Amino acid sequence: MRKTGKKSVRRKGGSITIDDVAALAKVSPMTVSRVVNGHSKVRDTTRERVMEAVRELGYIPNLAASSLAAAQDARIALIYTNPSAAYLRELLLGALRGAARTAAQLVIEDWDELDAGGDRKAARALAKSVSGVILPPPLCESKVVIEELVEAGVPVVAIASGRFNHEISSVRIDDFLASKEVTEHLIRMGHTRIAFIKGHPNQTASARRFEGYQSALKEAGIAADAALVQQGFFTYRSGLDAVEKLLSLKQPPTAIFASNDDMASAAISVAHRRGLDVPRDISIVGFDDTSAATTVWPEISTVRQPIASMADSAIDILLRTIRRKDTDTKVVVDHVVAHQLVKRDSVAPPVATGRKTRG
Amino acid sequence: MRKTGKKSVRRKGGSITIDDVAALAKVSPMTVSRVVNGHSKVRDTTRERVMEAVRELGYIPNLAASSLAAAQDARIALIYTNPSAAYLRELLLGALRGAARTAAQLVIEDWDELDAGGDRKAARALAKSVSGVILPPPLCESKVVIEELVEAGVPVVAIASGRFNHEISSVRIDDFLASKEVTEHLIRMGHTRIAFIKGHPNQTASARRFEGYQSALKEAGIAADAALVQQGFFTYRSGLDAVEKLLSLKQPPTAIFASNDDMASAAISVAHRRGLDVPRDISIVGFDDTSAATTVWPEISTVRQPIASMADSAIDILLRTIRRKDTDTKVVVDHVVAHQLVKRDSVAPPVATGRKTRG
DNA sequence: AGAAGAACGGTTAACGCTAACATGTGCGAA
DNA sequence: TTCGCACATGTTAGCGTTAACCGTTCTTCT
Repeated sequence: MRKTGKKSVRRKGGSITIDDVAALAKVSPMTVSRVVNGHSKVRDTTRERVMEAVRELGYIPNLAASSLAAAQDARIALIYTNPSAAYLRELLLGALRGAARTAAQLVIEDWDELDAGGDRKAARALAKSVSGVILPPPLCESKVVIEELVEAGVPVVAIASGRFNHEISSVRIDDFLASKEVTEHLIRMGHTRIAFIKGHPNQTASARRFEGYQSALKEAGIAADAALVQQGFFTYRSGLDAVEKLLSLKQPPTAIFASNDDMASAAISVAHRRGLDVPRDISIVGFDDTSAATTVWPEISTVRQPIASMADSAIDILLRTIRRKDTDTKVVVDHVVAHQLVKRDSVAPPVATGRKTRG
Repeated sequence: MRKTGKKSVRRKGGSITIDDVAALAKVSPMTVSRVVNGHSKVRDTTRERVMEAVRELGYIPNLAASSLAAAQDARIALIYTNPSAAYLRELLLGALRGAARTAAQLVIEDWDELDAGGDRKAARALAKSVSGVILPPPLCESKVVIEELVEAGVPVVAIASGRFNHEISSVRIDDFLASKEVTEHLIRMGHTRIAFIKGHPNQTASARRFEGYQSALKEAGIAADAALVQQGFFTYRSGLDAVEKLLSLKQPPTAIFASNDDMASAAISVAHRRGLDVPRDISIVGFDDTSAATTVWPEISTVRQPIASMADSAIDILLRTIRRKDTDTKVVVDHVVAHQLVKRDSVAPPVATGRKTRG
């Protein structure tokens, strides 16, 4: 009867607590806790009664309290550099959802402004203050950072890195397969001169995507043409340059597969500038399904990478690792999630005759 | 001596608590708390001693515990629709920072999928479960939502709404002034045929921006030309249409002022498609300084709206309101923050002669 | 010098929840 | 029928921090 006690000094008054629910359902607070958290066995009739009370009162557990009581107030850091807006947005949304779900304390840090060698120092400092770290690209490729964190015994999850590094856990899609599927899609449409714009060489995912492209071509019996492959750096600007080169070829491609959406939208821009219609004269596909893909016109066909739920999963993985602090066996998992081909308006079969058939 | 007590059953072990710091500094935990939170008066020598201990141990307060103890575990909701990536990213970043700083519990909700009338229901439900709400545009213009929340006595802060509504607090920039400054900047450069693309009519900020444009023209003695004003809807697509019309005019503008960056980047796209060089043949400015402004090439001059710190402030305002629950006087504040003109590469003086002087 | 008060810092009891242990209930096997 | 055991629920104590209250000690004024 905390509510009616007379010696209490501080009084909250406002929100509905687990005690209120317990009183209404005529059970102990502990039982309510069990029901709410889906723990242990509770008789169905009891569960129903509690749920009913929860619903009636609009009870929402106090995360601060449960995290405190459960002693699992893990502090998890999400570090980023190069904050591509769309990417970071998804990352934050997912991490936030995960943190809310598990009552983890989320710490967001921007390491863009670090000077040379600063990352090593920052990593060392970070290791002391958090119990887990989420590393999106390109940081998840940084040997230095990973080394420091691993050495300090802090569990790390890499998001969307191209390959599994046995040192740390990772959550990613199968870049190779996704890329292959995109290419196959273009081939099925009838394209044979398919250009590829590579991603930044400092990210392993770039290589995987390129390999997927090559593999699809090979399986379809299409000879690789080195002139159709351009180096890009994931930026719009780099896409512009790459596409200019591609479209200046004596025999230009009928389709361009850019390693990310920013470069794909640069491709659309260049194509338009040259009087080409997308997708009639040239098909364009991107990768990631960031907002860049739907901001431009026509909207870009791309591969959806579920960044938000990947971040969410990352938190789960970290928490699982952190909690089993007794067992000294290091747990490193590789979580590959499903990607999805998103077909929009930037892809069509090639026109058989020469191009430039504007209406 | 909690650490050495023998009756304790649960043991955390891991992290450093306020007690550790207190022990090292030879003061009571309460004093540490005071130092850490900058409360009350603590002798300088004591403060130093505590700070030293904090530094040495790398102590970081447990948010869960302090939020619980401070009984200010306000649950704050951030509701959004139309999640423009760049915008939401900033919003989340700022809100997160604010939440971490104040130990508030942040709840993010997406109301995009709501069916007709669903917002009223959602607002009513929300009012019961949170103690404060942050409303970015366009939701901050929704009479229905605001009405429900205000009626339920939940403090609300509107972010970036165009004008102050005395019902709820708001954090915003001076859209009128910012827009006027942009226009003046163009005029100073020598432009006189300045086109304007309006924003979505359901947002008051759109109107303010238009008024700022008009005001600058008037003060400069430039006659308003209705043909130079086009309706847009903040989307890339709508920008495309508006710019097509503008550039098809017998006497086209030498500068285009779009109400947001997405439409400005559409303007660049159309200009390029027509063989115009930006900024030589036509100057383009945007508004908001979202990532859209720097993704394209050339990068767009625009107005920086500090969304992140606005969201941060919003949390402060809410918390202040929530905490003083005793006084029944409703507190409604209007917080206008400074904007900033960001000059990039999309603006140049007009060429005196006819246009289309491509190199 | 003595009293009044300011400045400082310690004590206690919560905040809302849950792990671990304790107890109670019903059921089948002996 | 009685014991034992599994399952369902209650009890206790404590997670790390801070508000409110209460003693000190150091000033300062008369």
